[in-house]
Amino acid sequence: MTMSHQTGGRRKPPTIHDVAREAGVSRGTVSRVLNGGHYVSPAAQEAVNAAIRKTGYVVNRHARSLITGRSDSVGFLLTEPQEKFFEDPNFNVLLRGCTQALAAHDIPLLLMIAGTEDERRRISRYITAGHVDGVLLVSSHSGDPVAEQLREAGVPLVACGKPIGQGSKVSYVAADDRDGARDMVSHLLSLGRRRIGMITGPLDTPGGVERLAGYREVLADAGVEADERLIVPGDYSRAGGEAGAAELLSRIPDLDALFVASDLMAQGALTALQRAGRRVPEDVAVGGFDDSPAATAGSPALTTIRQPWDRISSEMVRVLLAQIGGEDPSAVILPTELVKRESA
Amino acid sequence: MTMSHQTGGRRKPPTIHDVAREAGVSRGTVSRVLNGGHYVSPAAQEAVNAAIRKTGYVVNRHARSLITGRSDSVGFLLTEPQEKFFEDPNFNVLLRGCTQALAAHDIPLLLMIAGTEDERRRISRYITAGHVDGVLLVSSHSGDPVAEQLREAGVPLVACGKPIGQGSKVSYVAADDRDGARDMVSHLLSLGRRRIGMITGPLDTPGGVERLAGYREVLADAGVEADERLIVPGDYSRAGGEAGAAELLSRIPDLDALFVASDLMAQGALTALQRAGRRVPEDVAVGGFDDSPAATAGSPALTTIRQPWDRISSEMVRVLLAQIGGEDPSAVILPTELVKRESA
DNA sequence: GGTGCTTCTGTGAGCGTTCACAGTAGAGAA
DNA sequence: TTCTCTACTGTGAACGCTCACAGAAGCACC
Repeated sequence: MTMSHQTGGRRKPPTIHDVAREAGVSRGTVSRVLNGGHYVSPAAQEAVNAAIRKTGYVVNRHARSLITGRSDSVGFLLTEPQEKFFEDPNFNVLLRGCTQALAAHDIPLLLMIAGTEDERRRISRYITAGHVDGVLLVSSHSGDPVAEQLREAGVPLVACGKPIGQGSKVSYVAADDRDGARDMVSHLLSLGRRRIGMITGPLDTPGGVERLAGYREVLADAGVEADERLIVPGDYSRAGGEAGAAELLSRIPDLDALFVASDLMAQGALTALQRAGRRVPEDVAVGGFDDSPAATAGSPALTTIRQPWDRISSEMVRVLLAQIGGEDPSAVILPTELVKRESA
Repeated sequence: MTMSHQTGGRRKPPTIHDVAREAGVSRGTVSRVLNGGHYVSPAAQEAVNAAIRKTGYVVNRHARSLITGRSDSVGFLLTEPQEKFFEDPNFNVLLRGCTQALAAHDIPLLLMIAGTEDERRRISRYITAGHVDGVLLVSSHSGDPVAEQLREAGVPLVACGKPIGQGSKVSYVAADDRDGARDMVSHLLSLGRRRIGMITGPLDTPGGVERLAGYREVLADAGVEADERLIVPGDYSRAGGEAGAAELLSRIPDLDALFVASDLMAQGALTALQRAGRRVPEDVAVGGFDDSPAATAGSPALTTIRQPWDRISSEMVRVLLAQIGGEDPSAVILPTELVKRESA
C-alpha cells in the first residue's frame, strides 16, 4: 500500500493532476508541496504526500524546465586530450565526487568531453543554448577557448584549479598548491636530504607555477643553494615523469630526493629511478602531489600531498549552484595534507 | 552575417516562432525542417535554414520532450564499487567512446554512478521515471539488482559484456572472450611455454568463465596435462593480480608463463613476479587481456588481447538507439586481436 | 463592524514545441 | 470542366508544469 505500482509495461505516468485529484486539492497546492512546501497547511501537505506515494508520481522535468527556464542539470566539461583522461585517475575521483555532490540536489551530470574540434563546437553550442544551467570545468591548461566562450556568454562556470588570466571573473576551487609544495619539500629536508630535484607541472598553469614557487621558497628559507639544474619541467603524464627523472639523474647523479608535482608523474619517476638502480627511499626519497589512486598503485607507495578531492568536488558543486542562483563568482582554496607512506 | 549574435548578457533565446516570422513561414514548416525536412519545398527549406542561422536559433529540448515523451538523452550507468572505477582505465575508454558515439546523434550522456544504496534507489527512480530514454550499463558483476529492475520496467538497456542469466531478454555487446583467450594461450604455447598459469576474471560472470574456458580448451587441444593448481581466481583488480601471481609462484615455482584475464591484474602480477626476482618475459611470459591503457603503463609493456573498445562503444550506442526505436534486444560479439609487445 | 494583516487555496494563462487535421495549389486524368 | 491525387503549408490543441493573481478564511486591532 505504500509502494508505487509496478506496471509491467509502458503506461502513461501519473501527472500532477492525478495527484491533485487523489489528494482532493488543486494542482497549485501539489506544486507548492513539491517545491518546498511553503504556504501549505499540514493537512494538505500530508494528503499530497500520501497521494504521491500512492500514485508513484514523479515530476516531469521537461514540463518544469519549460516554464522555469532552468534545466536542473549541469555539464561536466573535460577539455583534456583523451590520453590524459585515460591515464590519470584524478578525473575519475573528481567525476565520482561531483556526481555524488550533485545527486544530493537531484541534479544529473552531463558528461562532455571536448576532444575533436567538432566536439568543441557542438558542446559550446549545446551549453550556450541553455541546455545545462552551469558547467564544472576540468582542464589543466585552462586558457581553453571553449571555456573562454562560455565565460563570455555568461554561463555559470566553476573550474577545478585556478584558471589562467582573469582574476575574479571565473569561479574556481583549488587546493593550496604553494603550501602543499612547501610541506613536501620541508618534509624532504627534515629527512636530511639536500640535493632535492623537482619535476614541475605545466608552467603555463597557475597550479604548476605555484608548486614550483613553494619548492623554491622552502629551499631559500632553509639556506640551501639554488640550482636550476635541479628543476625539470613536466606535464602531469606518467611518461613525462619518467623522462624527467631520467634527465635529472643524468644531470645530478648524486640526487638524494625528488619532489614530483603529480603522483602520476611520480610513478613514472619511480620507474626511471628503479631502472637506474636507485633504491627508493634509501638512495632517493620521492614525494608526489595529489594523493590520487595512482599513489598507491605502484611500489613503493608514494608519500604525497593530499588534495582533498571530496571537498574539492563538493565545493565545486556548491559554488556552481550558488552562481546559478545568482551569486557572484568566487574562489575557494582548500588546505592540503602531507601523507607519509613508503617513498619518503 | 552568418554568425549568431553574440549577446553578452542573458537574453531570451529565439523560439521557433521567431524563426518562422523571419523566414515568412509557419511554425509547422519550421518544425518539419527541423525534423528531417519531409514535405517541405526547397524554397521554404532554404528560407528556414537561413532564418535559423540568422537568429541563432537552437531548439528547446524541454518543449520538444514534453510533447514527444522522449528525453533524447541516455544514461551511462556504472554499478561497480568506486575503487574499481578509480583504478581501471577501461571505464574511461568506454565512457569516452560512448560520449563520442552519442554526440554524432546529438544525444547527451548522463553519468550515473551507483555506489551507495541511496544512489541505487535514486538512480533507479530517475530512470524508470522516463528521464532518460535508455541506459548503457557497465558492471562486471551484472546480476545487478538495479539492472534487473530496469529490465523489468521495460527500459531499453544494453550491457557491456554478457550479463548473467536471461538469454535474449537484454541486449549486450561483448568481445569474443573465449576466442581471445584461445589466441593468447596458443601464443604462449608457441613460445615454447608449457607450465602456463592463469589468473581468471570473476567466475560469476560469463566473461570470466569464457576466458577460462578458452585457456582450458587450448591446453587440452595441445595435449598439455591439466593442472588445476595452475588456476587462481581473480577479480580484475591490480591487487588481485598481485596476490594471484604470488600464490601461483608459491604453488608452482617453475611456472614459465602466465595468462592474466585483465591488463590491470597483469600489472599487479608483473609487480609480484619482479618482486620474486623473475624476469619477464625471459623466466615468465605474461599475457594480459583488454588492451587497456594499463597495458602500456608499466614495464615491460604487456602483450595482450585487444578488445575493440571503439567498436564496442559504438555498437552499444547503436543497439541502444535501435532498441529505443522499438527493435528487439540483440547481442553483438566482436572479434579480438592479439597484440604482441614485450611481456610475451 | 470595518480594516488590515497573514496564511492558505484554486484558477487561468502560458512556457516552446509537435502533431493531427484542415486546407490550398497545381498537375494530371476522366 | 471537374475530379482526384500529391506536395506542401498553416492552425489549433495539446504536453505537464509553475507562476501570478485573486480570493477565502482566520485573527487582531482599532
